Amino acid sequence: MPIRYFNSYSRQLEDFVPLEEGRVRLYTCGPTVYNFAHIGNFRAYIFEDLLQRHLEFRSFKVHRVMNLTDVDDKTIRGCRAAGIPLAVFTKPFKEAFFEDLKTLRIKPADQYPEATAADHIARMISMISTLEEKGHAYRADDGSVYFRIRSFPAYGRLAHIVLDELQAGVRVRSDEYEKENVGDFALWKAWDEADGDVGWESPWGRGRPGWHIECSAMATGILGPQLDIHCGGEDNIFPHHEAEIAQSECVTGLRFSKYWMHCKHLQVEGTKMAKSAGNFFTLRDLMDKGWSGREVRLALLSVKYREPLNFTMDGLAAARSALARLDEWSARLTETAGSAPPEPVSFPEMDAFGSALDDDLNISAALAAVFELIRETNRLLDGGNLAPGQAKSLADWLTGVHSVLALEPEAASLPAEVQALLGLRAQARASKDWKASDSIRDQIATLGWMVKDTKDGQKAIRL
RNA sequence: GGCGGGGUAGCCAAGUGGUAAGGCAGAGCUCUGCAAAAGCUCUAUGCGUCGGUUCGAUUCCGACCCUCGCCUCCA
Repeated sequence: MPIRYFNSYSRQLEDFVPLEEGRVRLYTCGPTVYNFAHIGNFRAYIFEDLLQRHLEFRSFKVHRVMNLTDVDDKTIRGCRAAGIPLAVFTKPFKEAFFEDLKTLRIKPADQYPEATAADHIARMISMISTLEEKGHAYRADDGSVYFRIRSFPAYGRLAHIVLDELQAGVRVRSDEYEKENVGDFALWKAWDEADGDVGWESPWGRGRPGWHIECSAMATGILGPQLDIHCGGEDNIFPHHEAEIAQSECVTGLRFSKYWMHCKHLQVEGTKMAKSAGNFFTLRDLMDKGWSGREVRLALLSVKYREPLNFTMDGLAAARSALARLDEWSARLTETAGSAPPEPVSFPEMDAFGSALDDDLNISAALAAVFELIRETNRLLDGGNLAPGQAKSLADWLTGVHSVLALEPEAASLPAEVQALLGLRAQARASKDWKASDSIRDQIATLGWMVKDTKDGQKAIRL
């Protein structure tokens, strides 16, 4: 069965066929580094991570680029308020972002271009010049350069917006009278006092790039004029991605991206996430509450990207329990397998996992396949009906699954102190000294490990 | 107002024109010195409401209700 993804552009499921066989050029819109990213941002990044890992699972070579927007209204406002240079203001947020990605086990992109890098600014200026030459851009009275949306007939096709129906919304500044059309967007913003010392010289004077041109310049600059897949959150569809298409295609004359994939927003406890509602979380907020990156990852991963996700504390707790079940199974397989060589096993769920993902990243169905297999093979293990070699094969399969899900347990080595106490406890138990046994168990618990007595002896698990 | 998602068991959530995956929670059982953990088993005559099409609809069509998102720099 071919891989199918839902293309936002056609609004249909389409077979995935990259421009170049076996290779995928993937561009994903990254964060604006004026603050710590919140879990809504991370839902998008985890979806993109799943996409990349799934493609790699299916043997594609993925070249992924994620941009960092480190100059815009908010970053400028932030650095001005703090009275520090822009780069100094954004640096800690960039660092925090990369830490968070690591915590959530999001595979690093191949490149993280920054909007303020000199070569990217140069490319943006060059693209804007080309647009101006071709009549797609014009300079307004305020010195800014705008994209003329009337010059690109396909404008609105991605978002399915009809130009004539575009009305001035509440967020359109009514004083932007210098634009030809209310929908024209800034390619280059002329410097004004609020920008402080943020600005670059250009053919249009000092100023800074518009948001949309950043992505067009960095995407085409690094990946070439045509991308296979461009991703982002659903809110990016309009105007951001619509603008990117217009700018890029007017410069290159080629279709910008073959596929567009957008993930839905999440809600928190059933309502829109908002600071004012008190249900706004950064990853750090959740870590402070004692949740692990792996738990947050599963909670954000477990719902299909095209469905709204209801993020709840119950959901995190459910993720924690589900992971415990998964870990237990994994440990059981490893133990049963011993050093046996793999032996063929065949369960329909093993293929179902990948097939579910092939079907537009149906993660819920993929996880269901994993858990069905867990129950089925646990039954066999309970009855002693799973050969070591078969367990080995299943463990190998699970390794492949984790190359996509990245939910394997943290490697935790047993501290020598706990190891020693376990030895003492084993002796106490051999002589049926239950009091000593229980007391040592409590002692081990204070070190953060839980002792389980199984038919095969003691086992310590990280609390 | 325009465009587009959702509404499936206590919670989260797949899915299909032929009679409901999976996870969590709950109950029972097994194992066990006790405990904990774990494992197994069970749990929706029902899929927002009302109509229609059909031998048969949760799945298709229509209307309505609720909810969420976008409508010019928010993932």
